[in-house]
Amino acid sequence: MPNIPGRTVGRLSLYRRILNQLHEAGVQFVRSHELAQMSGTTAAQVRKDFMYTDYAGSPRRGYSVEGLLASVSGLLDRPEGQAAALVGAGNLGRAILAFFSGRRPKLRIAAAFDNDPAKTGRAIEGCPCHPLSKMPEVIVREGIDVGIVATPAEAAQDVADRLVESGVGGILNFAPVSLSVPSGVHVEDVDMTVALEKTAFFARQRGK
Amino acid sequence: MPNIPGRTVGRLSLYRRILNQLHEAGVQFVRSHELAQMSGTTAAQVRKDFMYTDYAGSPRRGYSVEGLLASVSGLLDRPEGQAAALVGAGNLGRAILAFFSGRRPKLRIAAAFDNDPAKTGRAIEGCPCHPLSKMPEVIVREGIDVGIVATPAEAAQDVADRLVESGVGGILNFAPVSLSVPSGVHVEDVDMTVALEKTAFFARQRGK
DNA sequence: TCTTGTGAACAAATTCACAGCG
DNA sequence: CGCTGTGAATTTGTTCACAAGA
Repeated sequence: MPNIPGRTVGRLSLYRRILNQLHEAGVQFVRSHELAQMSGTTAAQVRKDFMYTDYAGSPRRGYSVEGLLASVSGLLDRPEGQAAALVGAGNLGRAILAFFSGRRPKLRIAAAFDNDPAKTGRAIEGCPCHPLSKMPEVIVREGIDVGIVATPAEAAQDVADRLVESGVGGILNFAPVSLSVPSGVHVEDVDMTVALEKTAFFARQRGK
Repeated sequence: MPNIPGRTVGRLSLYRRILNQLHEAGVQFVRSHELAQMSGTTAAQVRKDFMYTDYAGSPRRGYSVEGLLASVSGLLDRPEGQAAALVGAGNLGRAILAFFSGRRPKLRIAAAFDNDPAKTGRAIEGCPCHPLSKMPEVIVREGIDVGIVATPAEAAQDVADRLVESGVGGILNFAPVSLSVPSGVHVEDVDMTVALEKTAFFARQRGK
């Protein structure tokens, strides 16, 4: 499948979550407008997004939940699975570990890293925590290709550099800085400060 | 200033962070291409974004850091300040409280809510935590107009409904569900699962 | 009939390119 | 000159609208 836009990948991930819920609830078929409503988008958008999939719905009945789920997962998951590493086991890092622990079978956080000796050498939220110096070794050994940066802003660029050197292909960045990485490495920013300020800004636009 | 697009508001928040750092470092002037580089965008984009501001840079020297900062802040902040409430004092909620505590003078988290009696009646990360039943009262009293949802997915819609009923104008949603709210209320989603799956997807597109 | 799949129309966002100014 | 401010061009993303199928 050639060059799926980032927005579409995001929505596919969202649809998959919903399809999983429907599947667990025993639902067999679903229409584009239903998915649209559940995911906060439009029916046309849903159908366009599924064009990146090889899966075809059937007129009148809609999409088979099971079939679509398999098809979307085929697109999103690497069949052999993927592993991620979290760097920074502070408040936020631990929350992230807890949030993801055991959720996605095909995408697990296989290691955590921190410089504080009190945190290393044991498991945090079920995930083994190593000192940063072990990063290259562990990343290669575990076949990790995604890094999650949850360090203070000052440390983030350095950590990103090391992740990239160790061979990671994508970084999920929670630190409030824009990372610079070689082209070919994907950076996805989750900027909570920006998100909060945006919310606050639009919260007071009401009625104006 | 009429209808600033969400993307632009996000970038303005980003520029402000950078301007603050420059200001603290004693830098007086900055060019659009420098800001572009520091924020991961383009010079033309930076200049377009500043058109929503009344501030004018000067040819040859660029923008005065102090002047721009004041102008951007005038756009993003409500002069009297704004207050937010966090709902859900679990792992993630506490990390959010710690992350924001005392950062923005014009935007503070004034209250937290949780249903667990072990968490209420005291301060968490310096923020007073109340039972959910107190929500309407506290929100009105504190003049809160932004809600932050950090509850499990199952509780999120109910919490959102109550926040809206209590008069909140914007919700920052960390729960992995799409909230439905009356039009006029702004919802900003921070979906960590989607973000991680996007990162993983693009991490393995390298060289392909 | 009610739905999908999709080209065409439209809208939004970004980038280009250049006039104007110190 | 080297910069900003901005209309125009372009690209990207979304929505419309309708043929085709069960």
